[in-house]
Amino acid sequence: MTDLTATGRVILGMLRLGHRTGYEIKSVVDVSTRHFWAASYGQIYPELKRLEADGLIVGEEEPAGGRARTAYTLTPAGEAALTAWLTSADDLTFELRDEGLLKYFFADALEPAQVAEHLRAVRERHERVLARLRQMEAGAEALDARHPYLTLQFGIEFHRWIAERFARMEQELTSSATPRRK
Amino acid sequence: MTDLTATGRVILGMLRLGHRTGYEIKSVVDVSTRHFWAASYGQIYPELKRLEADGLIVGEEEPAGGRARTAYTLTPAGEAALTAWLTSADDLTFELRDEGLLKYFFADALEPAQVAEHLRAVRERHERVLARLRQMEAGAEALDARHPYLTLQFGIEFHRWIAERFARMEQELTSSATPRRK
DNA sequence: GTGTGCATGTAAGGAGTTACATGATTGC
DNA sequence: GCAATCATGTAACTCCTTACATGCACAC
Repeated sequence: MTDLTATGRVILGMLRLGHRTGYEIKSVVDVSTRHFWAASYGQIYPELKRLEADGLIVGEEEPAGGRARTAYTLTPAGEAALTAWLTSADDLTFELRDEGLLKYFFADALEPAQVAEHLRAVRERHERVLARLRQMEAGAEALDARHPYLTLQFGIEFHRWIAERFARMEQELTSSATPRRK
Repeated sequence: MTDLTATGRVILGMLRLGHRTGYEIKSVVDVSTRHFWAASYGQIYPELKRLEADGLIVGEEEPAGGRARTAYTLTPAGEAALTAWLTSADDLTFELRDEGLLKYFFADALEPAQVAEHLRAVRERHERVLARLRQMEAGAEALDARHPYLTLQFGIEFHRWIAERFARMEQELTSSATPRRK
């Protein structure tokens, strides 16, 4: 029994929330964990085969009309593997790759007006994410689990904090650096 | 002239802060941008060759004793490429991969006490990052550029916010879910 | 009958990490 | 003399994304 891969974890977790096809798993990921844990078809389908071969999930043929369709369910071994991962004390991956911060780090090469423009762009990026997360609220409340909703609330406050932090930096910069007319 | 790769951007930016070897670039990255933009030798050395072939940087042989050593400097074309990237309006990469949030998302599978334990683990993770960032403050102030220091301040407040947010979640959970003795 | 959504998959390629190999220098 | 640090590089590997291929079903 090999260790659960990154994608394997999301799949087991998603299947615990309900019986699903690969396609549905991807759809749910896209409107829920995508902002902190993405997955693509190129990972999901091969991983479903592997998890089934390891006995952690079972697929059932459920054709919809004439269309082939395989929906998966957790096995007891799969439930156990999920719980083992959820309760393990291993280091938790935290990876951030933020080009906005990287540019800001190098912003000494720019004019104050250009820095202000950049800060505005970063703030707007997070405001756009915020808008998308807010649209997901209804869907998250509909799921019959509390934590997806609580996680979304975290995401909303997280991006709001960032947007406000950049707004403050922008204000401080423009109030001190704007050349006065007159 | 191919587009600047992700690693190429850091390298140009770092060289603008001073004449450096590949080894030094890696050292600086490790104590400055690593928390939002990492780079390894396996990327840096090949990328230095490519940037030199493209005329964006020039390497000078500067042996230290009998030890071979090549330090690089930006060319005017390299400065221009850096500024072009810094001022471009392209979408800014923002990628987050957070196993702590992923586990929390699936925490409906856990007992309240296990959720509390997980929240504690996440909070401690960010407290550890915070401690490391604070140790970098002296070094960042020493650099003769303002923005590396301002970026570090952002990072400190960012991880502090996350740690506090998780502490709050922990408190709310334990105050409502702890079985009362007596 | 046409576009959109459901559904499954693969191939190619890019980006990045880890581990290894090599060797000189410096400080204790 | 030995360990840590400086310094350069490569090979193998993993992970992930993108693009493509295929085909059914349903709504308009």
